[in-house]
Amino acid sequence: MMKDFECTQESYAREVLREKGLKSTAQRLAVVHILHMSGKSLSIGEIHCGVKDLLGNTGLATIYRTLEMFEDLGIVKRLHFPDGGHGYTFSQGEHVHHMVCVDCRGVFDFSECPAENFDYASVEKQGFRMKDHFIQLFGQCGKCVEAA
Amino acid sequence: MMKDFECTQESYAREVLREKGLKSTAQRLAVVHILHMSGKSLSIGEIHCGVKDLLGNTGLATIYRTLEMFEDLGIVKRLHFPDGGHGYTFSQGEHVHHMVCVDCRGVFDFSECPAENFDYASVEKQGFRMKDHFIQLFGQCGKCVEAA
DNA sequence: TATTAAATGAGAATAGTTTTCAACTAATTT
DNA sequence: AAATTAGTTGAAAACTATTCTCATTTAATA
Repeated sequence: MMKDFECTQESYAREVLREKGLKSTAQRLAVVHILHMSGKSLSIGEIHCGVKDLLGNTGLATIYRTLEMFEDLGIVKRLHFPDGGHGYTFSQGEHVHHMVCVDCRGVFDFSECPAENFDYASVEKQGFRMKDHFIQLFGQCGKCVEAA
Repeated sequence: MMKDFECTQESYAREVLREKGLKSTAQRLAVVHILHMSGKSLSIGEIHCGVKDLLGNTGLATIYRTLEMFEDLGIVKRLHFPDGGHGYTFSQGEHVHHMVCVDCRGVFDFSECPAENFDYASVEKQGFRMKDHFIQLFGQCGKCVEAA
């Protein structure tokens, strides 16, 4: 389906889906494609529009279902904006953090974890069992700084 | 109006409101009271119920308005849960981070910032201008570990 | 190519949030 | 203490976001 020449991201998604016995549908690959191409985080609505541009009519429910599944599979990450909105960005399951431009919502990954050397002893002393952490940096990207 | 004996949190909120020329209504102080008493993060619905218990009928819109305002004023912080839900917790504007129990949604503050010693040079090299960061640790608190 | 389990689209249903506006109230002034 | 006034509230409507249902379609496999 879709295309003959696929980028690594699409192959990666195909592979993850196949391993779980899930289908690589045109809609799912289109979501990957759009997220990958955009270079920034996209809202549900933006993703929906993008998929419709690629495939013609596509149900919004499919986008919701796909993104939820992709998040579980580690194919996308959901970002939380200060205003309560959400953005989605492609991910290959690595432990990366995100620097988000609050103006254009561009996403810039960085793999060094700011909390890498943090001593969790004080936290764990209280019996707390750490599972995960979520770090997001907010600011303005170079372009938006200039434009302002 | 409300109570004769106020805790520091309520006085703090009164003060912040007064400075901005905003009114210290029973509804607003009730929100502070509930957040402070609960010792964990609360959802909008839980806060609404709590305020209704204290004051009798209270509009849900007021809760939304109050929390939005309080967030702007730094009186509450909004937490983002992995499932997309939100929780609110009292704050006095200090720079603290939160450890959140994914089971009971209890919130445990810690003032040491995990990212304190992180070198943002690589980020800033790309022209990114940092404004803020958001860090949240997820896990299970001692009680929920035992209960499981 | 036939089979089958998974996925989709459409729209209804539900949940979450914001807006509007007349009535009300905290804080200030007289 | 009463009058003033600007900010605030409740209620319902309006709007937005998300999930569900089910008949139809499709990817993967045999």
